[in-house]
Amino acid sequence: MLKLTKRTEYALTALSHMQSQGEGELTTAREISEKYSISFQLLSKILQHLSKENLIKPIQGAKGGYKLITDLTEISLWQFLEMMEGPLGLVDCIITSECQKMDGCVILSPIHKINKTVQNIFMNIPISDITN
Amino acid sequence: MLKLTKRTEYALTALSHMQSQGEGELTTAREISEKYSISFQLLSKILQHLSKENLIKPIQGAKGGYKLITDLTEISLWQFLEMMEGPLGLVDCIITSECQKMDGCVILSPIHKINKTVQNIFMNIPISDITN
DNA sequence: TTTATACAGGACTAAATGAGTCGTATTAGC
DNA sequence: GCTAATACGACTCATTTAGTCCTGTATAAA
Ligand code: SF4
Ligand code: SF4
Repeated sequence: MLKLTKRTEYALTALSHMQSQGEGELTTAREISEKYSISFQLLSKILQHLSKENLIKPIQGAKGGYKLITDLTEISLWQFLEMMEGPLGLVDCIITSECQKMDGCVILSPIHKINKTVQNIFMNIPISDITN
Repeated sequence: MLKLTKRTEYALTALSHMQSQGEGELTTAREISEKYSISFQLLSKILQHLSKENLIKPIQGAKGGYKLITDLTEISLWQFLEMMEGPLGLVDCIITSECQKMDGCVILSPIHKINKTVQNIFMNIPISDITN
């Protein structure tokens, strides 16, 4: 119930790498894929996704690549996880606001409270804590 | 990356119910299954598992059932989750101590730190916070 | 203008995990 | 001996995650 998806791990690895390359530098998917032994095709999709989320900017064509265009201190781990994995929550009713067992559920309220606790912690961790 | 398994939810629901029944009272799987609309067979396995973990004591035969034999204030959410779902960790290398990508991994150390943070929080939440 | 390099993205397959079922055995009260 | 309860292995079904395949588009440079 706690494990990051590989997608998330790879995304963090990629961002970490790009950040270490210095401001405005280009990095290719191939480069990261080879350095960290990540499937090129899979990594490509992840980078495309990070582009859509405006964390990096893609440059097409030969001599192309990706450029980091975000201050990673401004993005919380919670935000990032939701970017990568979709809405988060300890239980379905937090994620979709729906559950047939809702009335009569005896654990709903305490679980929501714990969920909030975790959320608060993750919201206070910038992903730069990971990529630095 | 945060969702509890149904097994865990059902286990918590069952414990909550049993706790509300008062000390030394017997509860049957059927009873809980019907009250909370949980598959009887599935719930049975979960209760059997809780028995093996010595949280409840099974009494066989007619007029049998399960009896809560643990002080739930003494069991942390972390312990409980590991009971129900096995070893927890944000990444594989925390769970199995193994990963081919370990050397050269740039996110390992910061991820371990965050993992520790979450672990500490969960270790300080007794499951009685949920079942009460 | 051709060629090589890089991103874009839909469709698909494979593997792993989670959820739930079936059937049968065992135990014990009445 | 009948009934009501737990015990448990083996199985099926559903969902999610991981990874692949293939074709298309953009652009720098020869
Ligand atoms: S309402 Fe209760 S059973 Fe339904 S998802 Fe929320 S916590 Fe789980
Ligand atoms: S070593 Fe790095 S890549 Fe491997 S599991 Fe740990 S964090 Fe993930």
